[in-house]
Amino acid sequence: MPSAYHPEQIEQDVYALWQSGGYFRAGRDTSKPPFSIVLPPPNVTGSLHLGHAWNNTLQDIIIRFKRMSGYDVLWLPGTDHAGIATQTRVEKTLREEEGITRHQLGREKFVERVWAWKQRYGGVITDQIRRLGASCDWSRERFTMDEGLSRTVREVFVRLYEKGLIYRGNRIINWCPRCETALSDIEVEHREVAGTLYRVRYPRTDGQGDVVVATTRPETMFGDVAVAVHPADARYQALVGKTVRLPLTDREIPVIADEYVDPEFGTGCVKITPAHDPNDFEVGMRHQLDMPQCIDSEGRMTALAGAYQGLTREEARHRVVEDLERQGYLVQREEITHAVGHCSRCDTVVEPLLSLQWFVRMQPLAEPALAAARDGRLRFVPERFTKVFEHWLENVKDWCISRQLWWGHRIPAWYCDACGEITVARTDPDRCAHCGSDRIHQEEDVLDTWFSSALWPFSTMGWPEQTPDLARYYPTNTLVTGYDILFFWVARMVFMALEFTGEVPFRDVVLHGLVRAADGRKMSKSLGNGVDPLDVIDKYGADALRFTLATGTTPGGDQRFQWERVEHARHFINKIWNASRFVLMNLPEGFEPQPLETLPLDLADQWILQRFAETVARVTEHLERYDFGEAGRALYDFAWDEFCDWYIEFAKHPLYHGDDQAKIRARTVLLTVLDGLLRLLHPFIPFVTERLWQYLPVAREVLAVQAWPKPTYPANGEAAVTRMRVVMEAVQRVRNIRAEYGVAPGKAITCTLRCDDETSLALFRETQDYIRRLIGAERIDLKLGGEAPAKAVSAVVSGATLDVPLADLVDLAAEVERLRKEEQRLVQEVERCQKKLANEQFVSKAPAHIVEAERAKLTDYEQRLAAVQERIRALEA
RNA sequence: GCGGCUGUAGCUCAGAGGGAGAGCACCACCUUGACACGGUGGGGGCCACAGGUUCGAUUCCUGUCAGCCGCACCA
Repeated sequence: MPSAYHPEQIEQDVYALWQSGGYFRAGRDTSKPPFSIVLPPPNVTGSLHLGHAWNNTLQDIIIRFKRMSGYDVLWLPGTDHAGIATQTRVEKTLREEEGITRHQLGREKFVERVWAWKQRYGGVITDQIRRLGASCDWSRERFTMDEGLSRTVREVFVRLYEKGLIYRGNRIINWCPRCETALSDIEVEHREVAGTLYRVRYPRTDGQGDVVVATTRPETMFGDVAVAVHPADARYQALVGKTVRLPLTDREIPVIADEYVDPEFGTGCVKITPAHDPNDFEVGMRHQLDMPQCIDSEGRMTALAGAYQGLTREEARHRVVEDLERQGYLVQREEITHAVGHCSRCDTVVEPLLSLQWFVRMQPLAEPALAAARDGRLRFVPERFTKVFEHWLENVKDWCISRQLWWGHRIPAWYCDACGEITVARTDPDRCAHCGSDRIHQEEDVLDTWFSSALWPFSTMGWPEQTPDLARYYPTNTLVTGYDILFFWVARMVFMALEFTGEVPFRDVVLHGLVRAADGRKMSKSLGNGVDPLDVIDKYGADALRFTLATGTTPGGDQRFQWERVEHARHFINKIWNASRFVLMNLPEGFEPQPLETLPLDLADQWILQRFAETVARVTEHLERYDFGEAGRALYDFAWDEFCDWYIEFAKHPLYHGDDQAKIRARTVLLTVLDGLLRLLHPFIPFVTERLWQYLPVAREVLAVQAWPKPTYPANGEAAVTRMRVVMEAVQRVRNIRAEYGVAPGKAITCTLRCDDETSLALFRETQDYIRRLIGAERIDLKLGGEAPAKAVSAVVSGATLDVPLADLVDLAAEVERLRKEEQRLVQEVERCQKKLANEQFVSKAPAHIVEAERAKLTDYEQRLAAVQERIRALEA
């Protein structure tokens, strides 16, 4: 075994070992209770980023924990076809490599190309997930465009349509002129940007002056069909019903009254452009106004804009403002900041556009989802997300599901050229269901990618077929995902599942945040501050990355990525490696551990076994609550501080100087704790723990399927912890003396241990071999009471005083000074305890064990204070 | 406007109703028979501010200030 851990040498082999044994396959033992998670499917064309790495690490921790805890686990992986992203990607390749557009290629050929791309690159991200160590059941891998999943999508669409929950309608939608497709509300990111509020004069046709409207989008004026004022606005009441002339055109439009207008804002007069503004659209509907479109799907001005036709929105705005100004219509410019919608995919300014699209009627679907959140069938971790979830569903608008793309599930609707009716069917029809005509053609649009993602928990298990997997593993137990897709994905899965399976798709929703750059900013391509998880794995190993991400987890929170933390995680793993090496080096060939209860455990053994049992309990509890950070930190502390720094050091005495029985005892305890520790650590750092565990004499099969430890408390464990605390303090005190007096580490000292009573004497007699080794003493003189030796430096602990004779090194004045400080500290402690105990309220109202503990502390401090004071007197005499 | 999060050591962040923690950084010492990716010792914090609840608050409640994030509106 090398003296340092080299992840690159083992990770691939270990993963292959797991794979070849089929240990990740669900259903290996169906007598166990099932536990299932579906992996949030990453974009098939994407590559792993730190967010995925985090998300996958957390899921794998749960999955491995549950697998070891006796569940038949299913972790179902897969990828998402990611409509816009994938299409854009392939279009880019076509453009760069062949200089052609998708239109030149035609729909069918283009879609073939996308499939070819998927075949070639679709495995990249799943391979990266494997490198992380994810224990997915790859035999059940799915893709949202698979035949089976496509059938689910189709079935769902048809049923929703038949139920009247899907409709086609002319609505204002968010349109991305660059992607040339509709977007749903949540695909639009609103950002505050600097803009200008223009005040424009619209002359009254009766010659009685003007109406001044305020607008940030003067270029939409060609789509104006009215000017609206508030019905109660005294300034304008006389105006309602009059008409005004639209500048730069020869059109006249009416002034109408509508409550939507805020009299306080701008001039209190609003131009109404129903085809290009959602609010204006509502006004238009109420007043049955025309809805002419002055901007087209590429973001250019239409013929309606007259001389401005063909200009982009931006160019048109510029020119319109210029012309308005030149002709005296522009009254004022005001610099303002306002929120503008941007395409979440490409960042282009979104154009609200009146357009014929397909929608899902949300209200009937939202109600059951809300109920599930409210009555606790769905449980969010952390809990505060429940409110966010509910709030969104309470205010949700109909979901625009049609996308003007070629890559995706094509909407199964056919239009009849004869009667104009729509046929929606499970199998491709060849005639119109209404008139029987064969002159039908299929809808060109595809479905929003989130439509198929929304079905993921049950589509992947074969719904609508009643498959064995669906029966056994659905509903799933837990979903782990980032809070950023709570609405996009989680909410939609919930209402779809409730509608089609009658059950919530998962019980627990565990949400985590974002991985940010070290300075706290988001990682982004434009900032160039992204970190590739594969680079991290190459440098430090997958386990180090996993441990970093897991211990950096705080429920529902973001975390910053820092290389130093990864480095530190690797140090920790290296520590585990070397602790294991130590244990293994001290096990003779063919060593067989004895049952612990048959061995005469000493105090150190009882102590570490007790602490280990407590750690098992804590880690298990934290994992049950999905508190990954706390679980990881608890393991870190136990492994490094208690097992490595103390117990292994203790164990060296019996191992090197003990008799056979002492050796067997130490070896057994070391092996027991190491075995258990590797099990506890396995969900966090699976590669190295698997590798190490394989070396253990107790190894059979693989660690990945071994049993999760149960807390086994040794006899007298709690007492051992209390007693060992004193021993460890004694060691630390003497080490401190050595350091303060500059005693060379190699130089042996002697030490007198004066005990206050028999109890204390027994404790130190029992542990003096350990203490001697750890303080570098050649001899310890144990006594009951008595005087300190001459020229000694002293440390007082509970029940005893340690005196270290240091001859000439001792400066009496300095030593008195040192003891005075200690005295002062103890006086403060004594006073604090006394004050507390003197408070009758405290004594009568605080829990008995707290009061009792306080009394015990007081006694201890008083004794120690007396000992220190006595020592000072002796030195001063 | 509505909702939420955060404020703790120089930095990054845990924590919990009964004596302030970790890592990094810093200082000193150390190749001690697992590990220098290590060991030992050490310095460093009115736990943002003000009230309240409580025998006891850094922890719970309210408010203030500061930073951040959602959602809605913004002609």
